[in-house]
Order: sequence, then C-alpha cells, then structure tokens
Amino acid sequence: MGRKRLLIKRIDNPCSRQIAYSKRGKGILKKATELSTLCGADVGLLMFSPTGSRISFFVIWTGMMISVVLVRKPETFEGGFDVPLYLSLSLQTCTFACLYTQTDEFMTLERKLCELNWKIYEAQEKMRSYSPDVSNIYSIAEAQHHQQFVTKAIQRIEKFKKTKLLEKETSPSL
Amino acid sequence: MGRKRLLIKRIDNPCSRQIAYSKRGKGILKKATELSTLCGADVGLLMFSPTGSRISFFVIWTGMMISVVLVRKPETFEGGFDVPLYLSLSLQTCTFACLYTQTDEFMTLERKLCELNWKIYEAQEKMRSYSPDVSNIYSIAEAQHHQQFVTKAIQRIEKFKKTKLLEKETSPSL
DNA sequence: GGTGCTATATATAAGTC
DNA sequence: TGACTTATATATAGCAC
Repeated sequence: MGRKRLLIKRIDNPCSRQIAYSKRGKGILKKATELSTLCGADVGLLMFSPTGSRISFFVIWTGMMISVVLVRKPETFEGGFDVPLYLSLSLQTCTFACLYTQTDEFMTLERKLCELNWKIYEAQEKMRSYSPDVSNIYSIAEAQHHQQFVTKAIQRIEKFKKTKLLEKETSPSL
Repeated sequence: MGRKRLLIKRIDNPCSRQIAYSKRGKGILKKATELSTLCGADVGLLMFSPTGSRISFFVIWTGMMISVVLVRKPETFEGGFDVPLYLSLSLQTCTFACLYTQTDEFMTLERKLCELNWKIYEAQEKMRSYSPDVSNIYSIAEAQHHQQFVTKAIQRIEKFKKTKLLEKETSPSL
C-alpha cells in the first residue's frame, strides 16, 4: 500500500525499517481495535520495537478490561510495579479492573498470584535450561531493555484502563 | 474497505459479526506477519473468537518460535491439547520449541507448569468474584466463554533465533 | 465455517516540512 | 521521531456458491 510495491522481506535500511515499523504498528493497532469493537472479540497485541531502543508499544484492545501482572520474586513484592523479571497479563472484566487497585484483600490475592507466577517462571527457567544453546540470546542488555519497555507499557495501560473504562460505561452494552 | 462504509461499532447480526471476525482476523494476522518480517520486530497476537465457539486463533509471529500451552485441571492432564479451560502461552526459542515434544522429562515439567497455572486460574477466579457487577458482560454465556478462554496471556517473552540475532547485531542501532 | 468475485474504503511508501 | 500529502497497493463488505 503505497507508491511502490513492497516485497515482504526485511527492510535493509534501518531508517526506513523504523518508519515502516511505526506506521504499520499503528495500522495494526487500529485494525485490532476495530476488530474488537466490531466483533466483540478480545484481542491482545504485543509489539516490540525491532531495535528495542524505544518502548515500541504494547496494547491489548478488547471488549474487556485488562490486568497486567508483573512477576517478581515474591519476597520482593510490595505492590505496584517495578523491576519486572517477567511478564504475565490477563484480560479481566471491566469491574475487575476497577477493584484491582481498590481493596487490600485484592492485594493479598495479587501477592499470591505473584508467588504463583514466580513459580511458573522458575519452572520455565528449568525448562529453558534444556536448551543446549543460549547463544541465540543476543545480549543481556537487550533483554533488560525489553524488561524496561514492558514496565513502561504496563504503566501506560494502567492509565489507559481507567479512561477506557469510563468510555465503556457510557457506551451501550455489547 | 468494502463496498460499503462500515461504522466501527459492534455488528449486531451474529452471522455478519462472525464473518467479519474471520476476515479481519486473517487480515490482522497477515499484517502482523508482515510487520515482523519487514521490521524484524517481535509481534504477539492473541485473538479470541467473540462466541468462544472456537478457539479462534492465536498467533505469535516473530523471528522466534512459539509455544502454546493450554491449561487444564491438572488431574485431567494427559499431554497434547484439548478442551482448554485456560490459556497460557509463551514465546520460546526455536530450540526450546523443538525440545518441547521430545523429552519425557520435559513433559514432567510441563505437567508441573500445568498445575501451577491451574492454581493461578483458581486464584484469579477468586479475584474475579469480587466483581459486584457483571452487567457489562453482554451475556452470561459469553462471559463464561471468556472465563474459559480469555485471561492468562503472555507467560514468556524470550529470545531469538540466530538468524534474527545476526541481523540485529549487524544493523546499526536506531 | 470456506471460497471466489468485485467495487470500494483503507493503509501506507515516498516525499516534504 | 510527528504531521501532512499523494499515488497506489491492499483489505474487505456484500453477495453467490
């Protein structure tokens, strides 16, 4: 879609590549939003910038609200999000999202979830250890970048949740 | 895009809605694939059918391989995928994905993961029970479907194939 | 649910600021 | 990067199997 036909292969020029990523990323987000609205489907979309040099963006667009849980070592859990080691997210009902930050009891459960997620993380780490080759992890630095991006993305989503929430409450039920 | 302009609001006719979902879902998948290929970006896409009558589809398109894990009550675990109660998915390295179905020991770990995931599912069910209002869920039936299908997503954001790797390392940082 | 067709609405490559 | 423009490539609504 453009003045020139584009072959679907990696764009060599880094600059063009980043531009394409930016444009197309937005396009996909729009489509995902439309799909969700038109069809009442839950759609999750995760996009990581090819370079990792910026947050790229992360979106979940759905008829339902979203809850994102970062997994950390349980002993470091204090509530709130920070230094994620791992990402886990779940789509929840709108109401759920509201309560999410409102009750202490909920926080207790959240903590429990955190612990469980951590166990899963550990289990998966074990599984990964079966991999005979870790040279495919290009750099620890980039991995850390991803971790940071995800955190920021989540913070955005937290804000976004509330806004979206209001919109949904004023729109006719689906 | 079509013979008639379409307002972006929920499509009332269930039949048309399903058709639109099917068509647009494929479209988004294609776009996500293109984005990944063109830009070398990791893209995760999760789509849940509005009816829940089929698993709809789930795709992660990226330089990485994908692993999808359906979570069921541990006692029903037999390996293989069927009757999902819960969905959990993870991006894994190619190598990981290969091993995935190759070792018994791996299966043991997978089972353990299944158990843990189930615990999380239960914890989330409890959390959800705090919801005082489900009127925003358009129908109980659909809500139940959502409970079954939607919810736990992205367990893992992991690394990359060597090819991807090399590409990244040889391109200038943006 | 799928496939195929066609007319149209959209997305977007390239270029400019 | 972001915003806009233009020309063109694509996606897809509506319909028929």
